[in-house]
Amino acid sequence: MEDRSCQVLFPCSSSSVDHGLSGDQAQCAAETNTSSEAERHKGKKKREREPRFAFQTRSQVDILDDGYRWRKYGQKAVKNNPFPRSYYKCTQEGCRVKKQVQRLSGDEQVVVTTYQGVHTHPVDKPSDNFHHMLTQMHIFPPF
DNA sequence: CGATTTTGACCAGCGC
DNA sequence: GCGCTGGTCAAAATCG
Repeated sequence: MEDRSCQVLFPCSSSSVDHGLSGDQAQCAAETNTSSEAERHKGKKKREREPRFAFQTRSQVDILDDGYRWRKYGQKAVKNNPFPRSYYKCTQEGCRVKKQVQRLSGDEQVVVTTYQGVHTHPVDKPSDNFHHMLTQMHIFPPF
């Protein structure tokens, strides 16, 4: 299904690209965005800081099979990106993990996958090195 | 028949 | 206050 040539370029690090990668940068910026969050930390519902993990892979298919079941719940086109961004949700009951997938503008071979939340259940499909790689890369930045 | 995808509309947050 | 962008939901359509 998916290519095994999925190589991680870099985790959610500081993107130095201003134009063309506004989407990716926006994701990272949202995590470090403290101005609005710190301002609203009182009164309303507190926004739980769900860990975000973004990485890029080189694959010909948008949907990377990580062993989990995902249900697509939306698709929006981002600015400066000819390719639309897809929104997926884990179908596991109780597992409110979300995932976003989008391609890089200009480089359709590069797919940016952003995971939001943590899986509380094991993989539904074993024997998958991809998931193993993800688990190994479970990074939770101190935001 | 059920689960999932698809597309449009709606809403919220931020910038100006 | 309005407009823009991004994110989510919902109903219909489609696939298996």
